[in-house]
Amino acid sequence: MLLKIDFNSDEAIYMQLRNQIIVGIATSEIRDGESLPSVRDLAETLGINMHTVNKSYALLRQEGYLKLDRRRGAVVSVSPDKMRATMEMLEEMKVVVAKGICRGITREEALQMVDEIYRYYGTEE
Amino acid sequence: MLLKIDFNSDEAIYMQLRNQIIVGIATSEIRDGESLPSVRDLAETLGINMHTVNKSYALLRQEGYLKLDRRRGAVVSVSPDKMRATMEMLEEMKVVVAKGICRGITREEALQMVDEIYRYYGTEE
DNA sequence: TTATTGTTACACTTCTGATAGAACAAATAT
DNA sequence: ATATTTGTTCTATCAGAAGTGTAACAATAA
Repeated sequence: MLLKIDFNSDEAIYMQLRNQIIVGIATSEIRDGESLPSVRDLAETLGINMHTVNKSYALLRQEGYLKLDRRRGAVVSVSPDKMRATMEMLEEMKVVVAKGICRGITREEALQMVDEIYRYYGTEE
Repeated sequence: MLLKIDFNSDEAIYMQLRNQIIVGIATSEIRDGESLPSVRDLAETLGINMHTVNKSYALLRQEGYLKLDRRRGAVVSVSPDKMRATMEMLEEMKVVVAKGICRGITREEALQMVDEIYRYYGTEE
């Protein structure tokens, strides 16, 4: 799985990492049960600090995407917690959609966009 | 239009304000050409600082949602810039959808969610 | 034992968010 | 014309987050 940091982005490094890993899980680039690189290895690979990677991992653990052993960054998509996930997704979606509406993006276009993302991520299998 | 600040939120105040105003424009609660309260009035109403409101307004202006006269915070949905808006929306949507997929939200559910938001915001008229 | 793992603690710098007071030019109201 | 209100800008302060760095710890694996 390819992880890449944009140092010119206004988005925090640990957040870029978190988001990319979430996308990786969604696209099955990282399978359930597989392990991520160690915090030190990944930090060196990306040219960032160990604690920054650790922060991403800790956040992903807290959010229920990872479970961490001592010697393995095991990936677990536990806590479906669908009700809460739906509420959170709704809140975020509201703002994204609102911005789109202001810019003239129609419902059909938005729906197609979501559909394409699901297709791109490969919901089948 | 009702604007409300959640002081316990981890989201920045000026960002909460920005998002709510964007939603307000999308839902036509604030019509094109209408004006927002003055930075000082709104600040006092919400119990926050003038500069915080000004930061929201300045950001909305920079992003092309507002145009500001001296004595009127005129609302203008200029710069459709649909191509750029689509790209931005796609990037944000990718993360939101990825999180949803990890939590077991299906394509159908996501599509319905977007559809309901459009319906709720009132795309007609 | 030795090396590597996630984790924690402390320190330091830089940046952002938020508040505050003051002042400015332009526009409105009286 | 005078006084007020507008967005805007400047300087300043404070708290917290982000990022880096060094060091150490307990648990696990080689």
